[in-house]
Amino acid sequence: MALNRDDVVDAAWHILQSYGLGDLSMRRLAKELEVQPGALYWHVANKQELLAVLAQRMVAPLAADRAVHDDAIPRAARSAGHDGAGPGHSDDGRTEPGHLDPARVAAEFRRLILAVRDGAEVVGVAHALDPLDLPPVPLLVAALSATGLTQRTAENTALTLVRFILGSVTAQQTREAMGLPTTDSAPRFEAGLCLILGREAAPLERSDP
Amino acid sequence: MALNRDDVVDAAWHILQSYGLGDLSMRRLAKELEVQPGALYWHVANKQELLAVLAQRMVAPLAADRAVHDDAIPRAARSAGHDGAGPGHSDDGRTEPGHLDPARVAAEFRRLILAVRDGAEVVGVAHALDPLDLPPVPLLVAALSATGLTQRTAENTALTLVRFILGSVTAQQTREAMGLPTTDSAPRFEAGLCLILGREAAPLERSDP
DNA sequence: TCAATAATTGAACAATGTTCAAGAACCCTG
DNA sequence: CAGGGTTCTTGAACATTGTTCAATTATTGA
Repeated sequence: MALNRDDVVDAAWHILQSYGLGDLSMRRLAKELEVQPGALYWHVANKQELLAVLAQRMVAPLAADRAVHDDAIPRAARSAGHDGAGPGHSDDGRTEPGHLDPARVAAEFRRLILAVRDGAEVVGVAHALDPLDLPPVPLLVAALSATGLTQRTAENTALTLVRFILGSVTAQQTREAMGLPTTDSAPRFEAGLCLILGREAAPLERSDP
Repeated sequence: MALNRDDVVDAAWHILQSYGLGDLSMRRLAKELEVQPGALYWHVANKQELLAVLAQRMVAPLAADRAVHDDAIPRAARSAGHDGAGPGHSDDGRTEPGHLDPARVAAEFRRLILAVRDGAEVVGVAHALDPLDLPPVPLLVAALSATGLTQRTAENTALTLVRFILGSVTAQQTREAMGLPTTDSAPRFEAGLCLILGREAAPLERSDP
């Protein structure tokens, strides 16, 4: 039963998920598959390509064509609106499909890359190679455009969001990889989100003079 | 004339500056200094520490105690105010010393790490280890606090800024390291800056319905 | 001058990504 | 069932990397 490309990617995914990027070597991967290292290069051009595929898999749930119709985003992140202040929602309580809340998309993006060790680093490279097309950017642009922003402004906001999140999670995962404690990461993320999206900060964040 | 710790750091700085992180190996460094690789470990614990020192050197011009009194920030980035909308500036046209414009500090931070190859990656690790104390965070917090923000809000804003910039420059330098073209990076940076600081976007960024 | 300290050598170790001729396994056709 | 062609795997090698360490040299202070 010959080795398959998906087998290689799956095994790599498993190693990344469980042991981190530092342990994801071609030799370790080969051992996991009970195969010699050279065999991997029949199915994969090089390690860079392998990492690119892993990045794709990580953000796949937020691909523009999936997310609207699937349950990719937990708790139905569609045009939720923190406390009724969501822009452009109809009056009958139901929201038309296709409207996604940028804040929820961002939160889900963070959750996805935070769940995989060194996920931010891996996705970061993929994002650099194709900033506008890699999920969740198209989805964010759509969601932001729907609120009345210019295409260009929507793009800038989406990129700002994604880069903030990547920077933020990279910092956190770097600490985790060194065994250092991580505190405050969640509220600090929320705060940054609100800043970029121009919303009021959560209660805990309000200034109290 | 025995080798000095500063010699090692200087040579490492030179290699990083000119050839990037990929070429900064201990052996390459030793060759540059006409020395055997093992000799380096008398002056430096390991490569990680060396990179930490390089990160410090990169952001040193924005240390809180330097920047206010020195000319670390070109064009006197002190409480400039894009078009007179700067908060908390006096009426006589002169601005009291110690007031720094967060936007200018951010721009200078970007300039500094952009000027060194893979600078964002190197500084990123240092930032992860000590988020609140590594320049330019203390300087940003001071500048933002002076505009009336809570300590906590100032911190959150500063961290959001720094992580956005690190994410942004990392993406750009990753592209550069691969020989890919970089377009739009400057205006996109400006846009993100305005978003986070809650300012009006530059003219080119305004929506025009 | 001699001993103590500081610094460097040279070799080695255990990894890494990647390549490539040679061989084995598979599958389709005659 | 035989045989040839494609698909895949092996095993060994190459050029790197960070790091360690006993032995050796250079420098300094008394």
